[in-house]
Amino acid sequence: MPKLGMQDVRRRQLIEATCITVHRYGLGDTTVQRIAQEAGLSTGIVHHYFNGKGDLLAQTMRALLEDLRLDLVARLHAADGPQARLRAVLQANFAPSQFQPALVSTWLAFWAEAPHVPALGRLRRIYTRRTLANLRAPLRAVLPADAAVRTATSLAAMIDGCWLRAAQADGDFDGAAALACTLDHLELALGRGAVRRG
Amino acid sequence: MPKLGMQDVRRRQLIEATCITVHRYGLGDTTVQRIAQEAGLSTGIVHHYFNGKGDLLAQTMRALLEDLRLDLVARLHAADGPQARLRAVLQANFAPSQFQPALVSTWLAFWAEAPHVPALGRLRRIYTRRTLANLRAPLRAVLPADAAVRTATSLAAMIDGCWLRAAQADGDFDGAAALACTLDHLELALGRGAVRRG
Amino acid sequence: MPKLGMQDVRRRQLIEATCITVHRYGLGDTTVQRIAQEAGLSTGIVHHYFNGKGDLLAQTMRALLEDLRLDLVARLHAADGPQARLRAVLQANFAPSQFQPALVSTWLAFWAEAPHVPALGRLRRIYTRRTLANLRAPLRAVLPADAAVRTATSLAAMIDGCWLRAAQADGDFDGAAALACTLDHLELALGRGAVRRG
Amino acid sequence: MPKLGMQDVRRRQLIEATCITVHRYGLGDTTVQRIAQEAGLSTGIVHHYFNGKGDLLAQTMRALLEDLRLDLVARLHAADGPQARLRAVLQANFAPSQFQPALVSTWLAFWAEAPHVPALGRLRRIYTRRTLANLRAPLRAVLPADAAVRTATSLAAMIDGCWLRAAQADGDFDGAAALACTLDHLELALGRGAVRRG
DNA sequence: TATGAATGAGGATTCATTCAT
DNA sequence: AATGAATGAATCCTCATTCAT
Repeated sequence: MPKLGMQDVRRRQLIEATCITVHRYGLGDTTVQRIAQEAGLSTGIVHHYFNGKGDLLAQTMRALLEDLRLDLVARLHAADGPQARLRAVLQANFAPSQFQPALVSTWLAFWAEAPHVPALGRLRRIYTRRTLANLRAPLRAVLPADAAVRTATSLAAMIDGCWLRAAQADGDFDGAAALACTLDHLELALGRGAVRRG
Repeated sequence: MPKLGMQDVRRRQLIEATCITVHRYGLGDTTVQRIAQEAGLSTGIVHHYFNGKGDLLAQTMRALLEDLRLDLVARLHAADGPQARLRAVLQANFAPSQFQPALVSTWLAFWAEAPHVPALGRLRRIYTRRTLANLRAPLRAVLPADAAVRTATSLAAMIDGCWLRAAQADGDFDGAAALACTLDHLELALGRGAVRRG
Repeated sequence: MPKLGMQDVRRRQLIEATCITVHRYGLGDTTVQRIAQEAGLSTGIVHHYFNGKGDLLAQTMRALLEDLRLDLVARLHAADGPQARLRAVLQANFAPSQFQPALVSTWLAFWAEAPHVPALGRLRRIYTRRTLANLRAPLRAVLPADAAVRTATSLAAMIDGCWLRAAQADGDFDGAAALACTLDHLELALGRGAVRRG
Repeated sequence: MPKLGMQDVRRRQLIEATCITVHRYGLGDTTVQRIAQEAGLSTGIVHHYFNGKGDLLAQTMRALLEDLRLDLVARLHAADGPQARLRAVLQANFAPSQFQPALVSTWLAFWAEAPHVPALGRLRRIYTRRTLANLRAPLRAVLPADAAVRTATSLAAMIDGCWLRAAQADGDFDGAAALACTLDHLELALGRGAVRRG
């Protein structure tokens, strides 16, 4: 009787080890052996559960985005009204569960690689579109159409900029700071909308 | 006697070739041979003018930041008043000379590598501090102290986020879009300052 | 599960291949690839079992000295009395098992490298001290103190000189010749001791 | 008017630089550039005055042996009688002018390389034959034929062994020690001859 | 004569991947 | 399912040699 779900266990094990390894050594110095060692497994195992290193990396990025998505969906579900939904988007992005050094680091590494690796590029585009959509929808409820689009774009840019900044581990920019920064921008943008509406 | 003054010529040649190569293949697939080939030189020459690949990469990033700095200094020199200076900072960041695909791509690759390479990390910190300082100074002239600091931080994040976005080559985000996005945010922030002041 | 216990087999295989390669091409033209080829293995394997080429070379020298030591220990164990022990030292040095062209050649190459490679220098010093100690002890039993020391020194020098000579592959100097040469010197020195004692 | 003898000046300059470089870095880490730098010249110069690196090395060894030969010839010329000639051979080998660390080091490096480089092998054989001849001739005057041959061989071995030992820079074996060691052996051998003759 | 820039072959080493066990 | 030994292509780097100046 084979252990049930062993496949999933191993896959998660390796994906988590990948995040830690990328965070610690950088993507360029992330080797299959280091990942396996971090996971406490042998090097050969990676090819049992993934189609090679590239696949493992892509699956890792997919897992990161999926975790973010699940968190966001839960928050949106609990949010009432456009402003609450907007805050939910920002909170999901900078919640402690997502905004850990190892994850932010990995995220940046994948972003830099995305233009050169189709599989990563696809994931990146999905994320970008999703984020913009998640911002535009509630913004349209409270702002004129063009302002909604522009605000979604600038908020999205600021979100990514905060991740970028946080990935540098200067220690002066954590999730709380990022949330404050983006919420402040949101408030400003909504204020303008209110004025224009009023 | 061999040709004199080739040092600068070759170094610039190789640095430019590095940008193009990183843009085209990604940092992970940027090899000394590819750089040399792009420059129309032999592989050995790289070690004649730089202390190996790592040094060439660091010098390339330094050159990028230096070019940006020089452009910015020129614009600041011509700017009159705090608002003009703020616009100068944004314009320098998104001017066509700086905001080309190959350069943006390279910039992102270095940013992702910076946490793992001391030489790159130093350059990144210099840039970060400089950008914040260049934003804070004029902002302090038109906003209350705490608002100036917060606005500088959020503007800086948005600038980096725009670079990040542009590096993805989706073709829907160029320098003009980035400039519009950040100028819009600046206007909002200044508007608030004016209200509070008034 | 992969084969167990290959470590020792492979290490010996590579060390022996190193001796042959150094003998055939000289240390300067001994490449990892040639060693691997001689061993019938791939180049990568060397770094699997040794910490690079330098380590393999050092381990090879260590193995040579260890083999010599083991042979000597066995002979000393069987030797009865100072003169037998002295002969044992010489016989061990020039026994066919130690005094083969490939080994002598390798030995000389390492000796020349020893002043420039700490790991080899250490091994060389161990050998030198050991040889002197092994000669002095029995000599002290049959000669005055100062004569014992002087004789040990000159015998050691002659031993090394014989190796040096044999490494040249002129074909006119084999283990038997070396043994005769050094035994002759020993007899002379002992003769003097006897006279002086008498 | 070209400088007279510039050729010889440069050649000696480079040969001396070669000795120093080999002594300092070992033959394996002796590069044309290092030699040129030590000589205060450019790398290209080596190919003006020598047929490449190999030729420079061979010429360096030749120069070493030639210096030794000239010194020996002078001493033999001044020597009166077989015993004086024998002492002259030993003194020439261990005179301060020959027995310097840099020279001994270089000598050993060449010895190790000789079996693999025809040009060096030839020089080594010339030296070996010459030394044996220089020892045998006077020994034949004071010893029976077979003893003369055997003593020449063992003295030659001891001489080489002393060089080998001295090349290790343990600091406990200089020219004086080597001379004492070999003179002691000579005295012993001659003593036997005398006894047998008497 | 002399330089040192430039070349490119060859070296050690790394690493994703395969496969016998 | 799992291991880790083994491979060999690919990378960075060194260095003897050439050559325009």
